[in-house]
Amino acid sequence: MPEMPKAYEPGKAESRWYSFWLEKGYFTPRIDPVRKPFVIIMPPPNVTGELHVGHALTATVEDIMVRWHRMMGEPTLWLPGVDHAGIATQWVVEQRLLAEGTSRHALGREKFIERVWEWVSRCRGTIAQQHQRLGVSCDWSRERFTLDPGPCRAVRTTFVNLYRKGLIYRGERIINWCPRCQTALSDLEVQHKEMEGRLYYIRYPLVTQDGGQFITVATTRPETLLGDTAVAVNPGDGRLKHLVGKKAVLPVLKRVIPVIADEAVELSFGTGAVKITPAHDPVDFEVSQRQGLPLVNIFHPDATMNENAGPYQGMDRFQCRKAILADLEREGLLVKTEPHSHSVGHCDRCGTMVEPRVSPQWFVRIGPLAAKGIQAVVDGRITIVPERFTKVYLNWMENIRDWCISRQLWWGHRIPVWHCRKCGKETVSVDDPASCAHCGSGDIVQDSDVLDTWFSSGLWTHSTLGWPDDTEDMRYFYPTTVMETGYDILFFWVARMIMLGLENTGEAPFRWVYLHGLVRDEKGEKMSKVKGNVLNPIEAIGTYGADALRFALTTGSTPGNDTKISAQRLEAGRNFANKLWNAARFVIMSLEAGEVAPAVPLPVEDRWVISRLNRVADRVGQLMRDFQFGEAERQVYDFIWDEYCDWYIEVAKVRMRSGGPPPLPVLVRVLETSLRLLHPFMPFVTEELWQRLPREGRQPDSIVVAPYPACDEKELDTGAERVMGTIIEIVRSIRNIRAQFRIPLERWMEARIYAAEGQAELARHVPTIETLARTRPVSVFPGERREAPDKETLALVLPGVEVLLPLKGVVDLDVERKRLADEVAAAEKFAGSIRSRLDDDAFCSRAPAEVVEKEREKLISATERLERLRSLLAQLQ
RNA sequence: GGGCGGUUAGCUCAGUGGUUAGAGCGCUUGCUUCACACGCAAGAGGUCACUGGUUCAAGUCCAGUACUGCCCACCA
Repeated sequence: MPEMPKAYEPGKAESRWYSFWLEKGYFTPRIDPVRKPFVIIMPPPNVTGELHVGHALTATVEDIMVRWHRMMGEPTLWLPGVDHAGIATQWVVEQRLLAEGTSRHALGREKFIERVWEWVSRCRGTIAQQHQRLGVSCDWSRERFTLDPGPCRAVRTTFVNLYRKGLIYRGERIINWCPRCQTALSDLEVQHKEMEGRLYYIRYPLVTQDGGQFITVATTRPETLLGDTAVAVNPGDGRLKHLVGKKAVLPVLKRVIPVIADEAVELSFGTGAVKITPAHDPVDFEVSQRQGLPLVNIFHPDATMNENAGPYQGMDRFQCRKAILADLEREGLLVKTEPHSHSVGHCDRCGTMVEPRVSPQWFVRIGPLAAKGIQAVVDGRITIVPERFTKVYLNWMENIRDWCISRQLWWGHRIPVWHCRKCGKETVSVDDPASCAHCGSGDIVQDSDVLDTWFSSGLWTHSTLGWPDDTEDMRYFYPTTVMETGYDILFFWVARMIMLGLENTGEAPFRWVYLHGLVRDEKGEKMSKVKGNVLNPIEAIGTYGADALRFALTTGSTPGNDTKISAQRLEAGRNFANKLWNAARFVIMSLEAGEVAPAVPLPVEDRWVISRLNRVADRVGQLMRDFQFGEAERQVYDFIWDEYCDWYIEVAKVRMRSGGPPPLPVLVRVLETSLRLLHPFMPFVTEELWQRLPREGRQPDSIVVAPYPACDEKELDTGAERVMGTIIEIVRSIRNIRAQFRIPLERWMEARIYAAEGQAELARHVPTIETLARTRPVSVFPGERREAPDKETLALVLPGVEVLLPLKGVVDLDVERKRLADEVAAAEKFAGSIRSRLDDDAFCSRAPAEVVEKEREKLISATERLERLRSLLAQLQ
């Protein structure tokens, strides 16, 4: 074993042990038909660049679960992968082409796709490498990419099945269109932003015999009037309903359009009359469907005005608005404008203002799928953690609308539909067809659109395991156990996995959905490259170590809540790893010199630390089962630092120096168990230290596959906990006095301890108390205090114990009386509150017996201590 | 417009009905004590946002209020 430096050096340990784990193949589960596996399919990061700290959180939380289950002996599969991320990746590569002074159109579809593949292969490598730096224990032998042949076939199979069931259709519908990306977007891919705009009141002349009459509409988008095909009023509008059936003249274009009645019009907004632009507004589109109105598309795909825009043809939509407003003003048709704030859709990916537009697209008829997805959660086949997201999920599913799945992109899964040039019909097929299925013509051409990225992601739980084939993986690992991801993609991804998983396999794709929060900066703001507040996980690992990053991301956080990360938290993680390192260093160095025969019988502090260890193991197990990983981690932290390091090691030192019973076997045993408890959270430092500890021959050769500690009830020892508690109290109180009276460490104090019970145990700990409290000599007497305090002696009243400290020249009787009087007052208040509770019949009769009993015991000890405090105070008068 | 969070120590956050509310960081004081100054010891610091209710018992459950953040929604 190499030397142990004073500080833990994470870098070396991390690369060494990760390679070791890979070599040993621990992350590849062995299929064992008699055992139920634990399975997580990793949310595939997009191949758009490097991992960010959100990925690090995802990976850490999943690794905690996976390592825990693996240590519990379950066949554990964590399957990694990456997502082709159609629009996002295409955008990234387009930006790079732009920087090179070229474009995808200049390259052409085929060359462009080649360029994206080049980018992807580099990116995949980076992502895998970065995941490994974090210590993820996933099965790299099963890594998948959404465009791998298997997943591709899953996509096509799903499409074909849904198509044959009538659940996929193509139609001319209004969709969100990004003029920059030049593709349709689903409703989810549109970001709504509240914007300060204006409401324009425009007069449309009515066609009447005498002329000079108008109907005034209010609109935020005057330029779209070029596409108007009606003006609508509410059928119940007394002010305006006499106009229904009349004709209006569209300004500028002079097109004559009808005035119609439709329920969609609000009475209280604007003028009560609405211009209807069916091709460019979702509500207007629905009105047009109801009323049989024609559609007029006024935009090119890039949102410049097309031939239907008459004089404005060629302008972009913003120029057009200005021009139209000027023209309306000149014609006296612009009545007024007023400020108006409303929300405007923007492309989730590139931020361009979305243009609603009617165009032919492919849709999933989602209703029947959603109904099953709702049922699976309602009847408990799937449980969402934290629970509050259940309602969010159900609410969204209940109001879901058909999903537009076609994208006018080049990068992605081509839609498996071939159009026949001869008969015009569609051939839908998993394998590329040679001829039209209807007329047999060879003159067929594949649909040029690709599928929404989330269509393939939605199959991820089973496409990664071999579906649609009946593979061994599929049979054994499906359905999976936990889907762990951020709450921000509950709709995008989780809901669709549930629907498509149920549809394809008939089973819920996972038992649990665990949602984590977002990682924010120290000010609580979302991290973004623009703001420059991103924390690069790899840099953080370089500075603080992977375990420190994992600690900072997960400790003290709760499911579904956002977490903040800062240098301070990273430091806390690093400090903890270092603390553990040094505790182990002490144990290991002691082993080199020390004796390893166990003490018989075990001294009280040994039984105490073992008892506490078991309690922590018990509590941690419960918390892990409840997905409370942050709290579980904190429990282990507290035990190691406060109880093991600050007390047990210190007591052990005393024993080693004074030749007391050898503490080494317990020292080693508790450390070894603590390392196993901590391993899922901080895998590297625990493995590094575990490997350095002596092990009996039959243990596994890595902590990765060592058993996770469980509570052994036989080792719980409340008696030892009580005695050790008293010792800790005595030492603390004496140290307190020393600090309070500024007694230098060089000056030793005598201590006389009177113990009403447990005197024999305390007497055995005289050397411990002497060393830890810097007191000498310490004598322990049985029973009540038999000496009166004076101005030379200070008395401490503890539960069941009194400590007398002869302190010549430091005790000020007035100060001492005041101190005691304060203590008496506090003790009276405390005892009083318990007594009044016990005097309450309602409490005694209604509270559970053990709670009442606990209160009685508390009252007895509180009263007893109060009396001793009072008598002490009396003796000082 | 609807929904969901948050409000606990100076800061960032835990706290899963049981009564003297915790941690990390920061602060004060004292320590280079032979595992660790990335440390040790001692301490200060909280009407748990507010109002009402349920309960023997409320930081914890319920209702409302205020502030704050987020999500959803066809706000011409």
